[in-house]
Amino acid sequence: MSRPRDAAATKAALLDAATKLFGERGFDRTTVRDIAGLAGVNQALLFRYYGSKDALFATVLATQSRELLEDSPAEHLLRNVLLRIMEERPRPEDHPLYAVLRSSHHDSAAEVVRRQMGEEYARALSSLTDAEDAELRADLVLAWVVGIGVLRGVFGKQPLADADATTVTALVTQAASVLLEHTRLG
Amino acid sequence: MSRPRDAAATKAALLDAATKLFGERGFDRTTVRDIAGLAGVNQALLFRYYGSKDALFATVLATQSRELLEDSPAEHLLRNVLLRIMEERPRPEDHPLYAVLRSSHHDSAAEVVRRQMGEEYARALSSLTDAEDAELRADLVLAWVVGIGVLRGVFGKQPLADADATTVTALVTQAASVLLEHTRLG
DNA sequence: CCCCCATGTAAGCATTCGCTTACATCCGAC
DNA sequence: GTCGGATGTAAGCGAATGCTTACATGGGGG
Repeated sequence: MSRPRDAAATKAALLDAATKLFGERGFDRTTVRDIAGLAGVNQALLFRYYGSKDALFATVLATQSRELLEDSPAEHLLRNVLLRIMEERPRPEDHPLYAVLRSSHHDSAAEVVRRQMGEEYARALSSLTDAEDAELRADLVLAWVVGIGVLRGVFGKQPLADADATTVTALVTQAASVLLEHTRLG
Repeated sequence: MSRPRDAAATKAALLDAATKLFGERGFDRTTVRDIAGLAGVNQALLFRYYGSKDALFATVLATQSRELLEDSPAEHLLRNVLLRIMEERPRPEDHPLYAVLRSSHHDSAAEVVRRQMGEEYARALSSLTDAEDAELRADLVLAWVVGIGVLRGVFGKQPLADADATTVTALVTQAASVLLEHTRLG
């Protein structure tokens, strides 16, 4: 009367359950009993295989962030990212942003997102303008994308949450172009 | 050997301490003992005057957002909120956004207050345009504010985190005016 | 003066949490 | 076959948390 003796499958089940629950509820409101329960695994095994709840959380973040970003040409980055966030309905909890936002106290969590956002999104966006404060402008556009994701995925704010993706994309790119347009010819 | 018998002052001290701690740590990582300790008040009084930790959190959110909404006409709401959020030394007690972002609260009194806050802000912003999709546009501007708060307060993203408040405010209001301007004469 | 209730205090209760321990059971190596 | 480590299970421990209760006390009204 016990689950199949398969350590790898047990570890994977725990990681999957943790990924889902941390993303939905955040770190604090997810208990090790919840994770083990969803995984169908005795909770003592969580500690045998991952050491602690903290370490499991770090593993979740590391695993997720590795799969996060794929390259997009800079000119289409904003549009592509927006469309993805707007269409991410089916499994929004997969985006590491949600786990991190709901667990903002966690140093390693904020660190992961900070590094990725800084080195990928913002740099690509900043190449779209030649203004002196290009990086700040890129941060502001990035903030917009993040904010839209938060209002939709975390708060469920209407009418934004159910708005048409192309409409939103058009409005945002139109307004953001004020910040990202090239002022000098190039 | 007891504090002065002044119920109003005690309630205010509790509210101030709660506002600060909820903003810094979020709901879950703030304990009623922390709040009472910072306020210099016996923790039983917290329950006597506010009923529960949940109700106190809701009171904090309601109080903060009411203050900000009341003394900001719609035309200046975006600017004032941005200036607060981008203040040089981030003081989490200055804006309820930080408390909300650090607290992933569902099914509670605070959830209701949070939804009300979002709708009040959005309604004020949507009054600034006569476009057909005014509410969606307002949501997008609200999302921008939220995203800036996330990047700055939660993730500490540079250069945004240490950017000059007036510069950020100018850039954002300029771009947002594309969404919120009156298209028809009125 | 004295009563009484608003205010403040101290202690603890019930629950939940992360984590540990002690033990059962399976399976491959020899 | 049997031995031993790997895997799974059941139970509970100590600490922390939200909240309650029982009591002390001070100050204003009769």
